[in-house]
Amino acid sequence: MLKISRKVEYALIALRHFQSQDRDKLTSAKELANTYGVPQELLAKVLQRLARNEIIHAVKGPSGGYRLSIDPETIKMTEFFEIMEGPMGIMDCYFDSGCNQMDGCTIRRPINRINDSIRDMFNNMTLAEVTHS
Amino acid sequence: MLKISRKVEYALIALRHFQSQDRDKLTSAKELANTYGVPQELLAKVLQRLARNEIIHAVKGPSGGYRLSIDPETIKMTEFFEIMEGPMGIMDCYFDSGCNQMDGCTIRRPINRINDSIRDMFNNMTLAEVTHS
DNA sequence: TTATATACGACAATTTTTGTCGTATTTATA
DNA sequence: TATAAATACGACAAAAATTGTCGTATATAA
Repeated sequence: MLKISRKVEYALIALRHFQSQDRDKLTSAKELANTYGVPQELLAKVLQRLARNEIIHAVKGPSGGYRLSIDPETIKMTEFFEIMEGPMGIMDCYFDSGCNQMDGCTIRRPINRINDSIRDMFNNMTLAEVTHS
Repeated sequence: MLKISRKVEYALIALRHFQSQDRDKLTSAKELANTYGVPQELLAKVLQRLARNEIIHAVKGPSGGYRLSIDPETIKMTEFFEIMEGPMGIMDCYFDSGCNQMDGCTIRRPINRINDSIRDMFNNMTLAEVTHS
């Protein structure tokens, strides 16, 4: 439990890379994949997702690539995780309501207590805090 | 990500049940499974694991069953999670060292930052805090 | 002695995660 | 203007993890 996915892993690798170099320099998915030895197609998807959500900026065409488009200080880890993996809840019932045991469920409150603690924690942590050197 | 497993879910259901009734009363796996509509075999395994780790006490034979064997105040959530699911790390490299990228891995420290925060949080949370009414 | 309970390993089914492929679109540059 | 290199993205395949089931052994109350 509480495992991080490859998506998040690859995203952190990429973001750290961007942070470690000149902000304006573009790096392609291929380049990143080769440098860090991760599957290119999957990394590409991760980058596309980051771009769609305007964490990084994409430039098409030859000599294109990606670069940071925001200051990582401004992104909460909660947002980051939810961009990468969708709603962050320790159980789906935290968001969904398609549980057939709604009434009679005795662990709703325990679950929510844990959930809220985790969310609080990540609401008070920025991407910059995590990825800085 | 950060999902809780059925094992943990079922364990919480059971523990909450035990907390809500007379400490000495025994409840069988079958009874619990029927009451809460969860698969009996799986719940049984969860109970066996809790018993092996002396969170609950098992009594064999007809009219046997389980009851709490410790005060939930004394169990940290970290311990509880690790009893149910093994080592709690956001990535396996937090514990294992079988990663082929040990050197050159740039996200070791980010990962560890997140990990430590999560562990801190659950080290400061007892089972009682979670399961109380 | 029998019925009912825990104990537990092996296996099966299901779901989720991870990875791949094909195709379209954009654009720098030869 | 043709080409090559890059992003964009959906559909599918493979692999891994989770969830659930079954069979069998052991203990014990009645």
